[in-house]
Amino acid sequence: MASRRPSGIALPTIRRLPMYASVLEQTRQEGQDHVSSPQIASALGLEPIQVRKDLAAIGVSGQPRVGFPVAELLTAIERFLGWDNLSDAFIIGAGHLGVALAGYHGFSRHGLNVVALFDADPGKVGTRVHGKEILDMGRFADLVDRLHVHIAILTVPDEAAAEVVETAVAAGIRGIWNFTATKLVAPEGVIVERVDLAASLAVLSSKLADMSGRDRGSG
Amino acid sequence: MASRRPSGIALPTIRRLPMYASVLEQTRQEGQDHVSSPQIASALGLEPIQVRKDLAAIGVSGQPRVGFPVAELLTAIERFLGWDNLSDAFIIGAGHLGVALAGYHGFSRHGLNVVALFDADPGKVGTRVHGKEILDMGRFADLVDRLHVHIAILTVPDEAAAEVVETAVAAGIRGIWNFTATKLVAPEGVIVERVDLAASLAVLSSKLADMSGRDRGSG
DNA sequence: TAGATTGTTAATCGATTAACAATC
DNA sequence: TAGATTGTTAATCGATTAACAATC
Repeated sequence: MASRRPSGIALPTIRRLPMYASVLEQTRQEGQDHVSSPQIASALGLEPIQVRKDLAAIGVSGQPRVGFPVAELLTAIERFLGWDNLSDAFIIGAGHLGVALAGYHGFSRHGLNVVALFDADPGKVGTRVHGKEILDMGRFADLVDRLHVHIAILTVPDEAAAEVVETAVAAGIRGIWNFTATKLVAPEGVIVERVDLAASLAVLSSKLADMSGRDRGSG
Repeated sequence: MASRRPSGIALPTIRRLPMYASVLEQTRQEGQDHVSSPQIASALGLEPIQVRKDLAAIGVSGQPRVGFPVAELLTAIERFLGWDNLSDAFIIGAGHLGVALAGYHGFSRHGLNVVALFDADPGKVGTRVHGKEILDMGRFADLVDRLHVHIAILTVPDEAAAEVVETAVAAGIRGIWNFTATKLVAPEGVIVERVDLAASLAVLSSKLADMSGRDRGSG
């Protein structure tokens, strides 16, 4: 049903790329100019063969006995993930989560530049957090257009999510990073990527329950 | 390498359970007492057969022509995910993200009760956020023991993560919900579940790049 | 050279999807 | 009854892992 990945790289591989980048930065800092797949694998708890497959996918090859060139690999990953040039983004929803994300400096190293926050609450509008202005949601469409922003980070209350998405899409937003608990519907051509806390918590709870003997307490 | 899931339910299924719960709550609110797999599937953009497989996994069966019993299904999912009895948790790191999570009321519906926050910054210790106290990290081990808390939510700066995990594990924490960008090492028997924002952002960026023609701009 | 590591080709594994008889 | 839906059994699909020749 989902169309084949145009980039030809599998999503599981793409999700692992930031981990490789992190290990490679460490490696570089240690002054190593090459690193082997067993080294990377052990640092991340993966199998060497999986590392080799992933690195092959982004088009960097290694040398037998020597490993992979650290700098070249890092550049290739950063380039692939778009970390080498910043994309502007608006945060919609200046609640605690929105403010937290606005203050996260790590995003700039990941190609994301938060330009401003938007909120519907007049009490918040006009104030600043982390040096960024909180603007009235009424001005969103205009500013998306004038500043050519393509990415929205959604941190509004769940009930507001559906309506806000409509506004965002109508304004020309092409990618939505969805932090709400709501499954969003978006038209063809608009990418929605969700950070699903409930799913993550479900995995944690389930593993904990398995660990301590699921349901031991009751019955 | 990973041991077989003791609960016998595949992780992808577990990750979808909260979505089913959400749809079922809606359905119940609409007064329907049964719901079919095609109904659920269309609400979530899944295939009916996948819904049936998932629901079979948690042990609820439906009726041909009628569908699945909404209330029973909801109860089964909530029970499986532990939403029916609260587990206490400590948040470690009272920065913006920690405070944001402390203020998220949805967790209580997901079986998680945030008892308090911990921070190493004396300027924060003693204050309250969302009605919850911020305590000195020095008191962590003692309070884990006295209050029998088993879950820690990790929202410290990345550099601090490794050390804090050691402290937490030594104190008796059994499950860590890791919001840092750090891959954590924990001993056998301690569950670490990571909310990997970098991976999620990588997927969004990559899909956006595919959409607009990867690398069209340069070269 | 000897031997560690790469990269290719094949095998395995697990999840998703399809087909269809059973059922109400 | 007619027909929508379930649940089982089989097929497909994609990702991970294994085996091993090639290489430096």
